[in-house]
Amino acid sequence: MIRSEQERQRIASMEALRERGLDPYPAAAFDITHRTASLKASFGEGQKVRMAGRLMNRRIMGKASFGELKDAEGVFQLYFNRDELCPGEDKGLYNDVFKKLLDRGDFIGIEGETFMTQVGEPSVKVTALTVLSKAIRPLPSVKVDEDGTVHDAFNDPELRYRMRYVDLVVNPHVKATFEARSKIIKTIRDTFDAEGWMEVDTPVLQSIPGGAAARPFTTHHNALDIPLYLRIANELYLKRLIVGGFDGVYEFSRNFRNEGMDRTHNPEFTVMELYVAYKDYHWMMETTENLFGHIAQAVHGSTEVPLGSHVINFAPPYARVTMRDAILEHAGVDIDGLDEAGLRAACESLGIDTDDSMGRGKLIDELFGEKCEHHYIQPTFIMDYPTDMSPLTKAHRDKPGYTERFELMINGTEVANAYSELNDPLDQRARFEAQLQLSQRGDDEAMFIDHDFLRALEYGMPPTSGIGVGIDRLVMMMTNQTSIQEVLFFPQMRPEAFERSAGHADFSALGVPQAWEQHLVAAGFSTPADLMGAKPTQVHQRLNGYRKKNKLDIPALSLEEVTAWSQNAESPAS
RNA sequence: GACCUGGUAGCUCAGCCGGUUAGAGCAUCUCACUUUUAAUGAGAGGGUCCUGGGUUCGAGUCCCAGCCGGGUCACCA
Repeated sequence: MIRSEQERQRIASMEALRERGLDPYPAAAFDITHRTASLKASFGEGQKVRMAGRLMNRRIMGKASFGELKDAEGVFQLYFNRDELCPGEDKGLYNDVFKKLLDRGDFIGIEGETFMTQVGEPSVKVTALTVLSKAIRPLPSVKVDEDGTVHDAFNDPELRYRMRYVDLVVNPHVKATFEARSKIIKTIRDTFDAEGWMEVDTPVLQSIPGGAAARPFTTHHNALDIPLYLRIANELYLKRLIVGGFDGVYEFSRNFRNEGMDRTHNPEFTVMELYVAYKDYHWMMETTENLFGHIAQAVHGSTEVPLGSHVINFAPPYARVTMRDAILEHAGVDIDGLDEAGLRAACESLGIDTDDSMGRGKLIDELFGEKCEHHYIQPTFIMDYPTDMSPLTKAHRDKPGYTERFELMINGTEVANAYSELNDPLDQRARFEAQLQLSQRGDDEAMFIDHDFLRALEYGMPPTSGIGVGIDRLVMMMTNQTSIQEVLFFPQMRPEAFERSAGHADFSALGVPQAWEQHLVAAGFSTPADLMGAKPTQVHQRLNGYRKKNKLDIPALSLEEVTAWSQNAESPAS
């Protein structure tokens, strides 16, 4: 493969370390006594410490040097003094290993003693140095000046997402976002566990992709010879567990939907679903607002969270607005008195495109999405959705045509979706059949019928309230990010095209000398076919040009040799 | 899927109306330097200008196609 100049230098340094008897990748554990940030927090002079991390940002000044040790917590300044690091006659560890053979980004282990420099920077005077892992590629050289301005930031989104490991090393704010994500999930888990609800695992591979309406990813099980789908939701499985007798179950469910990708959608995403028996959606609203208040406190130490140009106040209680009132207020339409034709006319008059596959529920959803959704910046529960857009939700206790469902809107986006769960098995069967009709009408996202789920309901499910919280979107809101890619370690990307190098035998079969094989790919001939596709004179010139440019210490090729390769290809040696 | 926009050194970016050997800062290498912190001073090396065609005496620059991103919109219970 093609190595940059800096990479070649680092590989040479690695080999030089070996020649000195220093293993650049030692196997032994390196036990530490301190980490950077906590040492800084409890700093006192004269402490003996053993630490490990990446060597960053070296400043060499002759017989003394400064550098930074970067570990999982942060950075801490190291002071290397030639005569303290090498008290004897041999100054090689400082002059050669530290100054010449180590590079920015290498992992080292050090022993030393804490002290304060003249300018007041807590530091460790290093008395022993161990190479722990040599880095072959140079990290981007991000620097921050006195004013906090970042110079040469590593900020190309493509490179950052494709090489998140580099992003995390050089961009502390990126690391902080993912630490917040972890804290959010832990807060939810701790809160639910304290209530006695049980974390469960349900199938990711499902033969019926139920619980939501979306296009699934399809795969195939060879032994059973059946199609299987990656789950689009886990809802129906958690309800089966409520039937089975658990009072409260929850799961952080990685869901997969084979749809578009953008700032708020990734093909795989995480939803936390919770189901609690003997509760209704009013109870769930209180539970949700209390939970979100706790999460904001855990992440920010406050219920006020900055988000773009707004400050979101997560302190309960949140406003509760019915779907009907929301549309009445922002679109001036009273959905109560309108049938499907009336709604379609109302949508058209407001400039909302409709088509014949849209039923009453879908039309109301369009009205809300177009005219209302973006108004709800502060956390707001939108309640009581029409029956035909909520096939898994219990009918409203006193409003015919509506269900006991709410969505939590924050910053104009849906963050959670919850119901008083439908537990009437005959009603559920009728709702599924209505979905089937929608699907026949052309709505390709209407739900499949899950007969085993219906059977479970027929055995009896207690009244239950359930919620799904979009964890990725919640993390975006809690960390002031506008893109889902910023809260996923490895967002989906089109696969990167790496140059495929041919196997060793492929080129040698043509009679290419061993010394040349490793250079063919670098010179632009990835495969034997590439080599044969070019004229021998062209190959000859390109390879010898490459040899000269890279000062290769191997004999130049003659045109006869190169011509012979093509002949070998045409009539392979027996 | 449509439109807009970008791809030049390890990183961040300049590069004019198409014209000599493609530049800068940081990073790297060499030398100097024992409390610096965007260390400093002197010098050097480093390029498939995303790929492939085309126009031209001449293309990083113009045109076409493609690849890979980003943005806006559409789609998305």
